[in-house]
Amino acid sequence: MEFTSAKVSCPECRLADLCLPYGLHINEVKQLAGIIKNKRPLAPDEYLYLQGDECQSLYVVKSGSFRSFIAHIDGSEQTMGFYLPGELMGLDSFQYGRFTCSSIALETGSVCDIPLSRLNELCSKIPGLQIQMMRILGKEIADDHEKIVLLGHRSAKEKIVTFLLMLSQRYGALGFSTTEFNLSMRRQDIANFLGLTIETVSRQLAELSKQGIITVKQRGIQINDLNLLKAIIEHCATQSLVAESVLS
Amino acid sequence: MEFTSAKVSCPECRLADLCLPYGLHINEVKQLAGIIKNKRPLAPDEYLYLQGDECQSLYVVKSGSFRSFIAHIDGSEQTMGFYLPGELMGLDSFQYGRFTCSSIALETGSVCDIPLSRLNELCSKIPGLQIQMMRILGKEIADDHEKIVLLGHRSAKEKIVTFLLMLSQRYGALGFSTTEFNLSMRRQDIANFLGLTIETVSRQLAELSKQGIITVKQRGIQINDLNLLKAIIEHCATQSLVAESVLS
DNA sequence: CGTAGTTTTGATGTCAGTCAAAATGTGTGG
DNA sequence: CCACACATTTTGACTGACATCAAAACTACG
Repeated sequence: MEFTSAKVSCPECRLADLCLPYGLHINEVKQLAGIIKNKRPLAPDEYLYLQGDECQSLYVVKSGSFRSFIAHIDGSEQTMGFYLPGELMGLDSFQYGRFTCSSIALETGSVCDIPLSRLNELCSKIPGLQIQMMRILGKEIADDHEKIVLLGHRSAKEKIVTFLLMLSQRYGALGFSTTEFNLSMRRQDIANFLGLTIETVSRQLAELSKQGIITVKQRGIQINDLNLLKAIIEHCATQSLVAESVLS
Repeated sequence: MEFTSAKVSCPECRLADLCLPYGLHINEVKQLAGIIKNKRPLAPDEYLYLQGDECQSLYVVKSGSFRSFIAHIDGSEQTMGFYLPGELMGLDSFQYGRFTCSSIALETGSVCDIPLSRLNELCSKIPGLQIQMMRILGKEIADDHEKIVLLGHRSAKEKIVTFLLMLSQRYGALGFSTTEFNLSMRRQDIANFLGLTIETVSRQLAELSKQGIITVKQRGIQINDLNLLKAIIEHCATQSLVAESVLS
């Protein structure tokens, strides 16, 4: 997914508001841009980093998309997440300073390389950056909790629908269509991510397609009725802010 | 679970090394202790905080144990985690400043109340505390990833065994027996946490018991053969540091 | 004791996994 | 541009693990 040139720096980057610079003053953004190293483009199936590697940098997707996964000694693997432009990779390494996942490019792409040592320096100089880091870590945790709920308590159909809606929403945030997009991952990756088999993914997509709710053309997805799709998982919505009145 | 008096302050607290003060100098620990408010004990089934509430403090379990969960509009809920002494609750709120889970006491317990505003001040003064916060957030993320793998790719038996081993390990870290402990949560909570039904939990425990690997007496669990238990899930171990030699 | 809550046990049903093969797509070299 | 090989996706038939439904056994607490 092409979005912004590999050479663009933070102050001019269209992704800035979705990324680390959000909420910073322009001169602070410039300081941040000063520590960022642009990496040469990655080819499809090229590793960005390997599970177990020492983490010296965080990476933000600039263009393309990535898949992170954990490998097990028996050869099996679990896909932990997909990353679109503006999203930060490597936060899983903060506990011991080593990546707990591997990250691999799903298509040709590029990333911003943010050296951790210099990011830490900058965080102690710029309070707003510190706060933004905390927010991003909080978002990572909240997103992971959503995945836990998804995997623990949803049917195959609900998993697929949630997956499509998650992508739709993220593409929308990037300014793309929320109803028409191409999947950059294989069915196998989707299945593994959702704790399903490829056959089940295929069948569920076929069924949604037969009902006319979506149109599937290989990797191409078109959502014909967004509300109908949301209705399938509406009962899953969290109680959130209505909680007070119910529980107290 | 009784561990340390509700009134003990950080420098004297037996949990210090498992908690925020880890790695700090003694005078830094004293500063930290200065901002902590001790809360009155909580009764079983008493809420510590509610999903949607504004998060003004983080909480560390001092004694007892807690369960966090997300409620859905259809009345169902998902248990997100269990918290033992020394463990930090509330990190899920960092994105928007509101709790995404509710937290409830499983038994009589007490917590340390750490006001966020004062913690932030202290973090900018004490670099080591800042680093420790990052490590704790990293651990939260890594732990959540483990849960994602557990829920996405494990059989009922593997889920139960992993659950028991996780508890065993955490009790061990607290200085308690790794082979004999009481579950503070109901079967329903375990089932919900693991994405299973109580009947399945009951049957799996019964089977492990029949095989002589564990002994179950209501809430009391005794692990008779820790290695046999670990063997059931050994193939799940992550490749981790051997990854380099395999993949490169 | 007696009632309510929790856990266990048993019988049956179903959703998603497994196995197998066909269909479709993708890339490479002639 | 086509032909062939290989990878990916779809479809179908069958199986099995876990859920569901139902009832009994156990525990706790007034």
